[in-house]
Amino acid sequence: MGISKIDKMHSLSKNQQIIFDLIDKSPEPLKAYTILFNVQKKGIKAPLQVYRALDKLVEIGKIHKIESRNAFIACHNSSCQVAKATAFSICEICEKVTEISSAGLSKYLANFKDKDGMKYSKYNLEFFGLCKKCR
Amino acid sequence: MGISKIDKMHSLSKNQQIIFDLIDKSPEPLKAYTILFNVQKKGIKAPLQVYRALDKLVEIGKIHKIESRNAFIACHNSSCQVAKATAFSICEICEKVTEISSAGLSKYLANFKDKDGMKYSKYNLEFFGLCKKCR
DNA sequence: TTATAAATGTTATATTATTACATAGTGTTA
DNA sequence: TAACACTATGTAATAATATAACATTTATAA
Repeated sequence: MGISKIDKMHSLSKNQQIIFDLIDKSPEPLKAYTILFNVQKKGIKAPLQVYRALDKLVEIGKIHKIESRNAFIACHNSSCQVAKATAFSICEICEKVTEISSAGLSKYLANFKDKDGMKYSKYNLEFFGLCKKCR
Repeated sequence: MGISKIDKMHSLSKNQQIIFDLIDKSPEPLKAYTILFNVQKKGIKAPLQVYRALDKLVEIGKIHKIESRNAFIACHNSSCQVAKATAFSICEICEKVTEISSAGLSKYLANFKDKDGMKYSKYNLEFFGLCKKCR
């Protein structure tokens, strides 16, 4: 039995795998040039190689970009299902970032309509505050 | 009768006023270097002068940063009340950005608690989709 | 008025991201 | 398998975004 289409869709190329592994192991969001520095020993030498892999990984939902921090975190929300509906909490002291998985929240936002009755195909929500440790 | 304390709090310095006026008149979010280019005739010559004014304007809620676009928009939500609770819709084709003012949404998010029962002091939400024109 | 905080001016530099072009691998299908 | 389309890679250069460091000036409040 071969590789199913759905598996293929999620199979990563060499550079994508290297960069995903690094992000996935990291306890904190990683910035592009931090990633670059850390994968140079694996042969990835140029920013563009990193950004291309990051773009793809974001596109397929394996990672998310924390927009307010220009940093990337692995998806921990039933892997890849929510690339288009992301929510995070960010501690303003220690910078700890956690992906929020709340059925209520995602339902509320997925169904949110603006004044014109318009629904949206995608959203990103970033909450800020102090984490347990920092309070 | 002098300037009241609350007015003072919202009074802008020269550079802040120049930059706020530009952003406020603009129908679309402006990027820092677009702003710089447009205020050079008014004597603001360096990026840092722009960024300092932007930081302050964001802090006092006169403008908001659209994080996913690195661009700035004037607050149109009962001026400055919601610096810490922002929501926008962004058209992925024409890049039109609109500040969302929905009592329901802001109430829901202000009261949102995560799994640990934690509430947050601040949030930013960006919705993506196609605006009326672009559909 | 004098101390304090806020804002400004200026140069240099750090950080984040893309353009442009050439090459190589992968999957599909005729 | 050959031809094609598509995805990914490699490399150099550069564009776009943002901050550090230091000197000076202006505004505010005690």
